[in-house]
Amino acid sequence: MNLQEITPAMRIADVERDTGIGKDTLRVWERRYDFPRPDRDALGERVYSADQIDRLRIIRRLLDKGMRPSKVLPLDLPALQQLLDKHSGPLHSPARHAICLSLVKLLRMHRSRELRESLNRILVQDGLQKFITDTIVPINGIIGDYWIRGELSVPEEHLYTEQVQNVIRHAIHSHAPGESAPRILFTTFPDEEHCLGILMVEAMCVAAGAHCTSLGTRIPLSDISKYASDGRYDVVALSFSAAYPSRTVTKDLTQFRELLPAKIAIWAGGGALNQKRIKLPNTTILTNIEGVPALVAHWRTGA
Amino acid sequence: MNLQEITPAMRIADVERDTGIGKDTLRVWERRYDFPRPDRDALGERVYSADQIDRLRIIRRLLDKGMRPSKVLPLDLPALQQLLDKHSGPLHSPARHAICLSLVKLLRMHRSRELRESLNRILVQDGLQKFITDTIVPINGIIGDYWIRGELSVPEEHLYTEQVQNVIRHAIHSHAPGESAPRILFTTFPDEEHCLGILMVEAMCVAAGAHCTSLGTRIPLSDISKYASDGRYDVVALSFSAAYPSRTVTKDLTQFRELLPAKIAIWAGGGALNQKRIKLPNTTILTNIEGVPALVAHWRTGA
DNA sequence: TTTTCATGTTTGTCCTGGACAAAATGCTTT
DNA sequence: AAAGCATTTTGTCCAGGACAAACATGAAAA
Repeated sequence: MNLQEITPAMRIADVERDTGIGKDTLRVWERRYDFPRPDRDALGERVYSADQIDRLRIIRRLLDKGMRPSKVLPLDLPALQQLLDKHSGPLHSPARHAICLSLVKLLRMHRSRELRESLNRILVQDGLQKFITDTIVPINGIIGDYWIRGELSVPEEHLYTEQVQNVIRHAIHSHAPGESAPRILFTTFPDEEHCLGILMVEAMCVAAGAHCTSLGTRIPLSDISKYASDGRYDVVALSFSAAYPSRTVTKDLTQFRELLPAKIAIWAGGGALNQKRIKLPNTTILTNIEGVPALVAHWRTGA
Repeated sequence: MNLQEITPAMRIADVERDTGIGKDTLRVWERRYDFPRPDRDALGERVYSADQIDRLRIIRRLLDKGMRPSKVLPLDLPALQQLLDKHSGPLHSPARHAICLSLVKLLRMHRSRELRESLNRILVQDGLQKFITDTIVPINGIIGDYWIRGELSVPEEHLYTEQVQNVIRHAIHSHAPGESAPRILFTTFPDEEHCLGILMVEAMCVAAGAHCTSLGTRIPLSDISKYASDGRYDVVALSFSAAYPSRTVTKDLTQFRELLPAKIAIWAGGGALNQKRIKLPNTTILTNIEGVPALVAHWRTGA
């Protein structure tokens, strides 16, 4: 039995599910940039190779970081890797980096309990805010790098997400329920399914003593607006991961700003907004999560 | 400001996200059955009305229950409602039904803590297995009915799922870790994102004293097989909700059976399998969740 | 220097109408 | 009942065209 036999044929729908790139986009890329150029089966239908999927995954990552399709689609695998390395960059102190790497190692050995205990130890030592900004954020980056390189399996990635969620959720619930202003509602738009981003912001706000409520992910705009009005919230906080369809993010936010009562503020952040310049009334775009405590403080003095 | 202005235009991609029906399918239904026949905007692109979405949601539900498109697509809203009522049927004792309705009422008032406490009370009183089969299963059905009728918002539905998960997960962890055979691995295929189904089965197996591990949802077949082999599991348990693409479920299972070592059993269940007749070696199709304890017992005597 | 505006280019999504295999159904025979 | 065969139903894929919104670029204004 050779490898080709046990590897199932990747049809265009499978590629869409795995990479998040739509069928129409895949076809039009093939027409315009000559990549990906899949084999065809007996019926003339596209069959993608594992190599092409790998390349597409990296391309997706680079597009999320703001590169343009015409620049990255013609590149081969080594060139893509190189470009990715240049864009990840050295972000944090070497000591922190070492701690993060040891946590990743635990993860790769499937030691879920030890991973959670280690995270908890750091949490207790650093406090919630520092834990998020100095530990979780860099680990997320490292996990992302491993993921792109195919050195992490899907179950391992799930295990990581789940343990981090456990730790942060527990920390949020252990806090004395903040009843002081502002009242903040946390959620994401229907096309955003990543919950870690908004959970981290919620943790930062809880630590800052705000009254926080989470609606969960993938909530229709009308439902968000209704809850925010009915619950007399001061702020709606939204997260847009790098994977959010970046073409529509400005339009979506503008539409929501019109729907939501003008006196309720919007705080929006996440990778999809990083290189956008959005100006809307009573709306703050957060460029990095470290700015959250200052934002809460500013709200208290300003409003 | 009238209603049409505040209701955002539903484009075909939005309908796909909301109903789970693919763009191609929507277009071909329009061609063949003359429904849905959306308006067109200035560019000639489809704009679906809220009524059409409602109808499509019910149609999706009926298809999941095994009806055929040619039979249900031509029906109008009242006829669809009627058909749905006929198919939900009276399932449980009136007393149980009353308890379930009171829980739904709590949910609709957003009393999440009381909801969780009520569930926990029933859990303690009935024990884990009876709690799942007599309370959670019927409530799921009722929630589904409310959902279809548009009487439950997305956040309310999320709230329900989250609280039930909390209660079941906690119950699973409180059990003394079962070290007795069989060793069972719980997960779902990449196209299945619903986690409640497999979680309920896991709870039943934990209560039956088996050694249980969960991989989470949306796991590639190759990863499942690798884990099951490496961890020397006896059984892989899979859940296929009614929303699983039913065209492919037989093919997917067959493919997985070939990938997984023959001596590892497969237990599969869920709505998508209800009217299938699948015969595969060392593979059991569960028609209802009540059969799980017997299945575990049977495994112990038989193997 | 930074910001605003006008221009041309890039890019994802939608369109039509055709094709086909796999699944479901109905009918006949063990 | 169960199994085999023919027919209909049905979802997904294809090609190639179209277009607006997002983006880049460079000139003019603050």
